[in-house]
Amino acid sequence: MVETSTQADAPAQPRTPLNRERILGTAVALADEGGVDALSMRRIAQALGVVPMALYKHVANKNELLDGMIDVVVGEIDPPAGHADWKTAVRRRVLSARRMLLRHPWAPGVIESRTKARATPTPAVMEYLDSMIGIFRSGGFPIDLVHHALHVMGSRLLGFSQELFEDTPGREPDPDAMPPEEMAARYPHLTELARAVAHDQESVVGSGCDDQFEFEFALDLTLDGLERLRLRLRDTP
Amino acid sequence: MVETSTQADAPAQPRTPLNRERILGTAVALADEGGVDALSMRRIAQALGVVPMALYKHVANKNELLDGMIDVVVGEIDPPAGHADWKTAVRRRVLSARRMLLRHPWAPGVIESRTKARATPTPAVMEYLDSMIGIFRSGGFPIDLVHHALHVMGSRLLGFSQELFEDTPGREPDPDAMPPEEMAARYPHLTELARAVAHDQESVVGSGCDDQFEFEFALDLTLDGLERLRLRLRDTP
DNA sequence: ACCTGAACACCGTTCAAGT
DNA sequence: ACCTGAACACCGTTCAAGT
Repeated sequence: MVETSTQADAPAQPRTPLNRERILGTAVALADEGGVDALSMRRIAQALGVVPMALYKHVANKNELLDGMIDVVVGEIDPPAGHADWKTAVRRRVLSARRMLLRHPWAPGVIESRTKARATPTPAVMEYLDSMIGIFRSGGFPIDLVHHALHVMGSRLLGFSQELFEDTPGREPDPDAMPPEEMAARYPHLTELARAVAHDQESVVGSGCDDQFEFEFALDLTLDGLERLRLRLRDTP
Repeated sequence: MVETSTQADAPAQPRTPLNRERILGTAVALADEGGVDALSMRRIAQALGVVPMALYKHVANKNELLDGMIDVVVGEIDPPAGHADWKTAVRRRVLSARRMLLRHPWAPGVIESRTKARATPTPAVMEYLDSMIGIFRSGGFPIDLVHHALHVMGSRLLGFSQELFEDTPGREPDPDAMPPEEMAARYPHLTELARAVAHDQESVVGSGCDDQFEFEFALDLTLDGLERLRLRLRDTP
């Protein structure tokens, strides 16, 4: 059933050599079709017509493969439109992210679980968030309000809701983590936000934000919006 | 916390007989400790000091066990406070749900994936949503606005964001599904909502709501709230 | 009629034998 | 030095042998 490069019924086999890109593309397609539960190293290999072990020369393990899949699909989100007002720009970008998530329904779950397992979101997610923060900043939002805004947007940003930058107390620093100066250069808006939040939280141990406060802030903004809507609808029926 | 039967050679006496409740309690505790990935039938059995196959007399399979775990933790959410205004009542209930989710971080993912796999959410989830709709209705929300409100609340209701009642076109009706009249008696508010939505969508095939419209409605309400906040902050610094 | 150990078909990954 | 088949330690669930 699994055709090897024998001369029998299969044509000349390695016309397209295996590489990371092809592996990720096949993995994304398989997850789109059958969900992430049906995705296995063995199945990817089978779809590519190679032996399972061949994958391990291009991806370290399955987790690293999932990280690569995340960056593939997040890379499909349209870049920000340069010259629109902040609300239009955010709206377009979020709707583009939603279209991506409709194509790849497995993505929110994978992004969430991988972000929880890693110390930091994957590079493409970082870039997406950084440019989203940039839109708010250009639109005149003070940095603290941008922080609230991200929590308010919540699951509408990437389809899930858990906090992306959660403090995990018992975690030793990653030996090959990105040095702070490179971080600041690559993700200037995220860095600015992180510094502002850390400053606000000076008294608290750790640099995480006050999740309870942010949750209630977003909840109350939502409830106030609904109350305003209810009153408007009642007064103008 | 989780007791293992220590001695293999000691004659095992069933001091506490196995039942569904004990199995679910142990499963929830194991998931709380090690996450849902570390949860296996074999491990639950080991924690209870029984052979894996013994579980299958009380739960049909692992999916049914996950459904039971959902109902256990959703049952931990405080019931609605009877005599508060709608905003206070919703706020309290959602904050109670959040406390539950902090105790059981695996719950959103399991609820979401099981709801997707089943035709309908589990009974406890149905009851939670029904009573939440009831709060809005008592607070003077027209039924259509309640529908929007649930979409706006989104992930804040149960920690995840995908639609709970998604149309899955190719699904044969469950033979032992609840009859409509029992449905209407058990979940009156949900039924009212479903009827209103179906009426609005008369022209469209299927009874699902317009997800794209609801997404944009919620997104715009959020963005408007943020803009109002920005202006207020700018004018009163 | 009941209980359960062995077995089946999977999985990610290691490892050493073969080239 | 490379490649890869076999093996390991898991998994959910079936099934038939033993009681």
